[in-house]
Amino acid sequence: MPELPEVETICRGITPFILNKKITKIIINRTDLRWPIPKNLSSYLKKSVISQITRRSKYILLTTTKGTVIIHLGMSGKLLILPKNHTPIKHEHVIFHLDNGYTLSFVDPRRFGTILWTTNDPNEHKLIKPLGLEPFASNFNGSYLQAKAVNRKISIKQFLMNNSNVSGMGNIYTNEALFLAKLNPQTLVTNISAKQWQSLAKQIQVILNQAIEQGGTTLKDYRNSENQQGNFKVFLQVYDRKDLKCYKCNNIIQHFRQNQRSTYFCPQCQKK
DNA sequence: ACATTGACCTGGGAGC
DNA sequence: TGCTCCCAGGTCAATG
Repeated sequence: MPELPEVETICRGITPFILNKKITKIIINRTDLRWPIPKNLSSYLKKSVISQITRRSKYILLTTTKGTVIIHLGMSGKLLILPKNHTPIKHEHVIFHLDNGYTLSFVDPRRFGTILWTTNDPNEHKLIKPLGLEPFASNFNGSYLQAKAVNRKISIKQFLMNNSNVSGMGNIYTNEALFLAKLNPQTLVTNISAKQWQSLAKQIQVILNQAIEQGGTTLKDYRNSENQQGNFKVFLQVYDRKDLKCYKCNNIIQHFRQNQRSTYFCPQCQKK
């Protein structure tokens, strides 16, 4: 489900409710997610205070006085701020009780998400360490992308979907960024000019910024920490617009399956 | 080292 | 109504 803008929206949404709050209790209803949730998370973190909430790629990091919680939402994960005595929700796997009367609840029907814990530098964690630059990092630009693509024999779509190249991009915003940069999703990375890399880097930032402003994209499931939908769906240029007219040129948006994922593009605006 | 495929899950919608 | 099939905002491990 959530890509960078959605995860960023969730981070911003939960921060006022959990920053500097003490974790009084953690209830774990099931541990068998993408990676097993540590059973003793509660004993590790009880009475610790959340001192910082940060996003790294699609991960949410909760820095506490006793270690760092690493959260990934997978395809269907939500983090909800709820009153302490709320009625249980289906698929509510982990519930952090806080000393302000709220809970931070992790709800994830498909269980592709996870919650992990480390006392070491989270940037050294095996899931975090391989990640590429954040798109809003000061050294993120066309040259960075081009250097990452040297000698690679893959399409630009596949390249962007790999978070060790750029972190935070998923299927929606990859499709959208390629449209804005006028690049065909099947173009091989070796055939992209420096100027095109530069444009792509710029458009990645543009699309992500716009989506963050709108609180992300809700196709079906995505909800922010207050269980509200994101508003960016109506701004999508190609994603989920199969057989509809391109807003720029009126040609018909095409859809096909590329590396097991849905790809949408305008054959006129994004020629090979 | 890199590219591709399978696997992990639940739920919703289309088609019959 | 109900059954089957296909699809979905992700990504790691195994395989070539």
